[in-house]
Amino acid sequence: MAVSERTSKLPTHEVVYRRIREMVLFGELAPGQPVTIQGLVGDLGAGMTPVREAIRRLTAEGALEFQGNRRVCVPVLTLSQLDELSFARQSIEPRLAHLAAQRATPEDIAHLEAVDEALNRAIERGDIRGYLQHNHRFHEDLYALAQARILASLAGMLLLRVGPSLRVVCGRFGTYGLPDRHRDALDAMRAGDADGVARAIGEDLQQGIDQIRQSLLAG
Amino acid sequence: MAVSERTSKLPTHEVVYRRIREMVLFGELAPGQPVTIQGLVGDLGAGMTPVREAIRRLTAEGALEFQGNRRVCVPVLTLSQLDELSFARQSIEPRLAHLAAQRATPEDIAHLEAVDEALNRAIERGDIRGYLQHNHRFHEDLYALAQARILASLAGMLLLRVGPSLRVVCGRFGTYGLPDRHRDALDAMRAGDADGVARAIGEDLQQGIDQIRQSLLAG
DNA sequence: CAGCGGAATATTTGATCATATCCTGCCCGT
DNA sequence: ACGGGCAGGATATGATCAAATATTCCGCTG
Repeated sequence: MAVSERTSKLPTHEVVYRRIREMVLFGELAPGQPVTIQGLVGDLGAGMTPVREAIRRLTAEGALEFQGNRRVCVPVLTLSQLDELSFARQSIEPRLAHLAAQRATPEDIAHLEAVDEALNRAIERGDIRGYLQHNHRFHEDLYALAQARILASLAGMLLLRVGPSLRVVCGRFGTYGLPDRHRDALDAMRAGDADGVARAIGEDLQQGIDQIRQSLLAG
Repeated sequence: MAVSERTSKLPTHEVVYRRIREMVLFGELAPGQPVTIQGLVGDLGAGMTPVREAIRRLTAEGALEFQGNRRVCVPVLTLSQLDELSFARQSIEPRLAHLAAQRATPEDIAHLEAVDEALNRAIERGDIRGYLQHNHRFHEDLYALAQARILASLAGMLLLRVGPSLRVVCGRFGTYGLPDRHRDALDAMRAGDADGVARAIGEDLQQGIDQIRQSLLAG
């Protein structure tokens, strides 16, 4: 009941936004795939106005891209864009991790460990979607601890831009060799070593970016 | 005629978006001021849908902010948010300046010098709006040279968040003591010293941030 | 009797939809 | 290959519904 209360309270455009965001993040929409308003209206059973607003919002965040002639699609990353994203993420996210480490309570750490365990189980299961979900969740919850809304929103946007490509990588190579410096980050966090947390997160990101780079170079 | 052609070709929501963006950037909308859809519909003479879309977009970019109960206003910066912005800008914009310096042709530099001169004239004139316009133009055009769309869009968003407060500072202290490391940046650019350009831009940003910080502390 | 608090109402504003209009790209005929 | 029509989809409007705030009015208390 609580759920339906929440969904009934959330405006449609917000629900639609989250749904499309997930579609982008978890590969229901692949890079390069065109996105039509009417298609989404049909699939999601919503009116045009909320769908339009959600698309505008996602376009502003870089999750979708105008294709010139008022057509919209999921962006395809180029190598140089991947470099931009690598730089931006390395600039922002370790800082967020550092701030988060300074504020984390033992309960926060325990929660993150639970998420990371679920993530590992998904990897063992070969469950790509589960991996992606828990991975995003881990970073999102970690960054939320930093209490830095602006930086966190930047991180969210960067994630949205990387998401589809990460999904493609997983589809290609499975869940083998995926980045997982989370253990290191959690250990450092328990030890109160904020710099160590930042470093671990930086390495985690780098692994993901490198996987995508290899995938781009190969394909 | 070229202008009206362009405006007639641009979709209404795009026109509205740019207009509101300017209103935010140049202080027609002050921090804290509520923004109503119907008010804008009246002021801009557009329909609700384009206005709605523009507001969503600007909200996603951080230029506007949800006020909880589905109301929207221009965000008021706190000191800690200013720190976040300072960090983010110092991370992103010097890099953009560095990339731009590497690609700039003599014509590009001449163009930037022209913008900077116009900026200086505006300062001497005490023309706040002119100063802001040319300052934004300078940074925008500089970053465009970097050919790094993602980083440039991040810089644009950060600018949108700082804009209103910068405007308030100008209104309070006039155009005296405003940041201007542009000359240093241009000199370094002519000398092919990309690191120097990055440094100058970093100092330029810092001056602006410091002005805002003092303004916040004072009042 | 004046002032206060709170409930009911009025008004303003936001959300959504159905519909009309306009572009764009494609296809076909020449 | 070129140009005009056709179809699909995007844009934009105004009406309608719902929610939140502001206002008013009444009864209560000091």
